[in-house]
Amino acid sequence: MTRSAPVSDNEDIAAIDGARGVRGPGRRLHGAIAHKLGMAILSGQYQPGDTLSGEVAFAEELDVSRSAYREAIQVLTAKGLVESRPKAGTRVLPRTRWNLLDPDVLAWAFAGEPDIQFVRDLFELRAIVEPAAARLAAQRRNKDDIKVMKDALAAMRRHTLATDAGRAADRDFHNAILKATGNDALIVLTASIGAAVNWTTQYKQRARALPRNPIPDHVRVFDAIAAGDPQAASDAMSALVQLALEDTASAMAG
Amino acid sequence: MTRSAPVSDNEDIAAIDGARGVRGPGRRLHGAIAHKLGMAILSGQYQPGDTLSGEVAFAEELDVSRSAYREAIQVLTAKGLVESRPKAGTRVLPRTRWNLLDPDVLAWAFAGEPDIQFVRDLFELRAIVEPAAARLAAQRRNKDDIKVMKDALAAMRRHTLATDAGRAADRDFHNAILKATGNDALIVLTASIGAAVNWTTQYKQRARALPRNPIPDHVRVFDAIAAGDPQAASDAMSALVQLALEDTASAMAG
DNA sequence: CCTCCGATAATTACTCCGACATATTACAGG
DNA sequence: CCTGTAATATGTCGGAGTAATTATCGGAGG
Repeated sequence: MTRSAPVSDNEDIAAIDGARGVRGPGRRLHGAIAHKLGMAILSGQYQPGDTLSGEVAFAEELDVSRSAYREAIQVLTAKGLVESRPKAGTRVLPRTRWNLLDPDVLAWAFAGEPDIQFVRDLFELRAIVEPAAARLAAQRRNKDDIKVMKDALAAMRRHTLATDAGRAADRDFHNAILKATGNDALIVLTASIGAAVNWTTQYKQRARALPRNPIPDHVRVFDAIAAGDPQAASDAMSALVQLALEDTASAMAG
Repeated sequence: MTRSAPVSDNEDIAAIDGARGVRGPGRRLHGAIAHKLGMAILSGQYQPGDTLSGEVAFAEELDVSRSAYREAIQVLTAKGLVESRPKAGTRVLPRTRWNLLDPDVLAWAFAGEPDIQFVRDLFELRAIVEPAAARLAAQRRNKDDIKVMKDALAAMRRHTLATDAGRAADRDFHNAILKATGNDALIVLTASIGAAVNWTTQYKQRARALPRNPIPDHVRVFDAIAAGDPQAASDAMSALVQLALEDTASAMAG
């Protein structure tokens, strides 16, 4: 039981808790391990090129069976974070191989202190994709899409972005736009980005009271889409993303 | 009520071969299983909501151990294709939960007859992202980026898109543009899309001889980026994607 | 008699264990 | 420098036991 083993590299990982500590209901053990290791990699605790200690050793450190550990590794492998080879061990892959747009990977990236440069990259991508999505939505939206958007907007007004319900309404609004485009690839992509961006919203809140009322921006986007004006929708969404970027930037800088 | 009889749905999967048939070196068993099941799901053989037969049964059908089968399932779970719960079994998730931009998922989607609508969606996304990427590349490229692009262009000219080397050069060209943007999120995204789009290139080849010389389009993009003209780069790339779409559409229609 | 709710039971995935097989690297010998 | 051999870590296997969720059944209340 006494693990007086001299392993030093992974000690800190296991030290946090038994690895089964953060295991809520519906959360499997291997999922918790993957979560922990994923965050450790994304946070830079393990860097590309580093090789993890062997299966048996690491599994024992985490106090889990080898099966559970292996299944967790398969998850990380599926997301491009690590690669395992016989005799060579399990190594962290270079960043370019990581599926940075995977929802879980994004969540892990934003679990700790997110890399500022990566946040900028994400906003840049959002600034490219979302206006185009709004343009398509203005061309293709139907009555039902408009109704969902209107309801979400009303909910945003009722609660604010300071509440969970308000942020949920914000997500609903953007999701409705995506659904209106009818483009599955666009939906999957922007849903991930949106989720990631919403993590930053909490940052904004934490820094200080919301510096701006986001409702008018959203209303302009809605009006343009409802009116079926692609150019106006694109412009309005472009402005919205730009303002969100500025807010986030100032919050992170402060 | 109880399905005491062996589920016949999965029979065909195992029937193709022992599931270990397509297992080259460097390709683990669970990877092969994930590959096979992933293609089965993406091809619609298993539809959202369907529930796979139990671990023991399915693993025995595939003639593999439960460990290997489970690890494969973890991979699919990590990519959002399925979800396993005790007592409920393993079910295929709705399409909206799939990580359609995951490189493996894309590969599976294009392994069989790709869904035409999805190809259109992908091209639409590409038409949004790639011109924007070209615009950024024109603003941020350095000497080295230009050199790589020029070399790739020369290689494309030497070999044609009919050869593997030529297609590799095409990928290099586009990758160089992405790298020049310096945006990691953009790189990951478009690398996936580009790979998927290249599968369609083989379709074009299969249908008939390449109907158009793609070099001039690429040259225009290169010149604009090298000259540092964002608008021209965006326009040229936009035209390139548009032409590629038309070629692919006509090839798939014929 | 019907509806709703709670305790119970059955089924399924989840976890653990120990052994063996395989692939890859590293080293020694030619 | 090349080749063959040995060491080692991952890969695969089969079984046993645990935990969790769903479905069923029974009783209380309408």
